Amino acid sequence: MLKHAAVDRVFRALGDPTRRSILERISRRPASASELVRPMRVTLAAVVQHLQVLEASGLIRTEKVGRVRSCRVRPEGLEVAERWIAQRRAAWSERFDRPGRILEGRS
Amino acid sequence: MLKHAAVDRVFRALGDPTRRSILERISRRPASASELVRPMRVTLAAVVQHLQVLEASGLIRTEKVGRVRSCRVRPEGLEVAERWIAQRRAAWSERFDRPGRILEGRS
DNA sequence: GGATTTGTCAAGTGGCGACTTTAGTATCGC
DNA sequence: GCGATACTAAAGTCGCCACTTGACAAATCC
Repeated sequence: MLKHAAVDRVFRALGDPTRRSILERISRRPASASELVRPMRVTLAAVVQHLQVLEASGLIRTEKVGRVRSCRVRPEGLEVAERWIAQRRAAWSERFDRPGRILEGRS
Repeated sequence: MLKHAAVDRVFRALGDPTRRSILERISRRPASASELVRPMRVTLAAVVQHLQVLEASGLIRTEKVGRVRSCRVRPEGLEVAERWIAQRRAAWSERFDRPGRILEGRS
């Protein structure tokens, strides 16, 4: 059923380049917050804030062991986005695939 | 190759609920700006601004005929998002599908 | 032609979001 | 224990973004 707010969080999360680059990084392999900062030119604090956004959106999962917080991708998180897109495609193609109905016109 | 800025524009565009509802509406059938305002509780000016964002991101195509600007979905626009997601999935599953390599560790 | 509909343009407002700095807390290595 | 590492929490700054208002332009309708 695709909850409005969930879709919102996911797409908003994906709308930031820093967050996407975090996702790109940890979809290859999990990483800690400080490992993630290294190649970037933002503060650790900024990265942690991004991690919070990503986790709230369901796109990543983090776990603190000892003093290090390790972050890994949550592949199911992307399904929210994928499903929304799939629904748009479905609605769009429905206009053409309907036998016995004319393209234009209502319904 | 998925240009950084293009991905940005698409996901940012999708990150707004009003814009998504515009997309949902016109993926069923094209509509004019004023038709789009009707069910919403924002100004026409706001809707037009959203349309500009959507068009700049490649998600819709608009065409002005007479005094009415009609908006239709541009299905290729979504491919940018789909490809980015697909690449994440690919990178993620690569960690497991690789025969002869151990899960953890570098490379 | 005159009123209405449909959209455009420009400017202003308010809030949120990305980021920083500063200060503090736990954990690890020696 | 001590220093360094790895975060956490709180506060402040700044710019952008969604939205409004108001004035204007151009089709369309009668």
